[in-house]
Amino acid sequence: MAYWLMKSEPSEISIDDLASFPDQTVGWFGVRNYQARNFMRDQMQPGDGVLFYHSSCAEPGVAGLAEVVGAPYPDPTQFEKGEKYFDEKATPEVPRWFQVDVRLVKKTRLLALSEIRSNPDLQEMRILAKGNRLSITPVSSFEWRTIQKLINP
DNA sequence: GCCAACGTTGGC
DNA sequence: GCCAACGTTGGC
Repeated sequence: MAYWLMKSEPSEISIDDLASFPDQTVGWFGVRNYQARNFMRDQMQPGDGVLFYHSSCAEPGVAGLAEVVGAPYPDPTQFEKGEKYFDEKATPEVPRWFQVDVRLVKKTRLLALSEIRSNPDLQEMRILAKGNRLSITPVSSFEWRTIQKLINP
């Protein structure tokens, strides 16, 4: 059982969008960074905990809890010619990009980035590291438990 | 809109 | 394999 923080721009997919999807599940398409891809392809397991994080918005922070469901599979958007996420070097036989499905567990209060930054127990989070841009980062079980206490009434 | 930081690309 | 140029991320 591992834990992850996954960034999504709410202008693309917000926590409320996720809540409205069938099975409250979304395929995590569009990742085009090898390190983030490797986390999904090689390390994620069904049942892993996910912090759903809103980035590039007015109030960045953790907006809800989710979980990994199912096994990784090729990101279909890499084959969509002319579309944003098309990759001409990817083929169905040799796909380059992978995704997992992520299901909402519950929407929470917003745990703002500023609150994460000011919490002594969360200083080691990758999200706070200078220059960090990875859209998927591991979260320690201690950090996960700390955050549960902060967001659960 | 700014800009620091980082990843990728491509010429050599 | 090096590295300059370029594009992207994401908080502010």
